[in-house]
Amino acid sequence: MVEPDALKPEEWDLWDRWMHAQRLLLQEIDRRLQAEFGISKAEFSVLVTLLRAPGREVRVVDMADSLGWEKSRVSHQLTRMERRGFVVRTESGASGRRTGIGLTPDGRRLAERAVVAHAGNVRRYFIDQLAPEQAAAVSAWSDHMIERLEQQGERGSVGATGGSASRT
Amino acid sequence: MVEPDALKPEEWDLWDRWMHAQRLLLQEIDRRLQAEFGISKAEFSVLVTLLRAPGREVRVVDMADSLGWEKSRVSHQLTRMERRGFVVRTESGASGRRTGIGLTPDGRRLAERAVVAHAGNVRRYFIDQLAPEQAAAVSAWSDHMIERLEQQGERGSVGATGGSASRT
DNA sequence: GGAGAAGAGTTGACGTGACAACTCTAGGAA
DNA sequence: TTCCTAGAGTTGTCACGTCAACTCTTCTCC
Repeated sequence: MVEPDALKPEEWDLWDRWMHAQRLLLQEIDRRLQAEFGISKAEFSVLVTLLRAPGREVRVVDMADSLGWEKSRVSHQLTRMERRGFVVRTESGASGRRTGIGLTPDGRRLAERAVVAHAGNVRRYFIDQLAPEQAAAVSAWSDHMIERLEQQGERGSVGATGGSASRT
Repeated sequence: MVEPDALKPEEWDLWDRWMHAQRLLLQEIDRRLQAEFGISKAEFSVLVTLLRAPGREVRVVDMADSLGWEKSRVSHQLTRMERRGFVVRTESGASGRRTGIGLTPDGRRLAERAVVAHAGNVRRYFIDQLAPEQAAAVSAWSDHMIERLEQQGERGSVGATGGSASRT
């Protein structure tokens, strides 16, 4: 009954605690955005992406790539946000079909305020909670995991994710 | 224009990379369960919870508490899993109303196999990827975050979570 | 130029998750 | 006994996310 893959109790425990901590942190960051601005993390990500693309045209595919999302997810999200009045889909192609994405004035105002608050939350709940040697460990671990899993993702036929995943 | 809460570029970068790594890891663990057993992480959690409660009656409220879920979420999940034939809701109260939750033979078989595979995945993708000093840092950070956020959650009227959150 | 493949975007179905409203039971207190 | 409140569970609604199927360009090769 000895499994080669089995985990020792303290290993289970580490996994459990890490999962728990990580979940609490993400929940808290989300909860803050929701409480202060009434938007979800997904909405925030879209707003920030648009905010950071001042001149150039943003396409669904670009946004999907930069957020590491499926393009259908982007499309659904835009539909919901268009209903809420934060973004507009603009006709921009020569012959009239291409659709670009833009912020409404409301959306822009919201995005600008939310970015500032979000930075504060990231500082308060994440950056300021890391001792220097912990920060180093987290950094090294992150790089290692990204390299390992992204490589394998490319082999395994999972959506490429060129080198993106921006600020959320 | 200087924000007291603003983050330095390398701090943003650390946050981005941590988010990214963490997301890739969870996705991979999920993807494995899905590919090998056709179940989601949520389904897996329910199966394991039932597997670990051999004799005693499991109630919706207990499961919600032990997983850190809303009870409505448990109820919805049970409905879907009952449709798939993994669990049954049993009439157990004296006068006929209480409902307990149990595994079907299929559910039990699946749960037993999935637990073993999941342990292997956790070892492969998480435990074995941590250098000893990284493990120590992750452990300390997790404890710190849990303590900080759980405390605040209790003050802030968010769902208590007695001291639970089990093996997922 | 015309057929067809590749790329961009949308849509529908469905599982997931949070929140609020609801039903039903049990346990007290008047 | 009657009321009524707390606890357990379910249900509806809606936002979120994935997958697959679809439309409509646009590019390319003949």
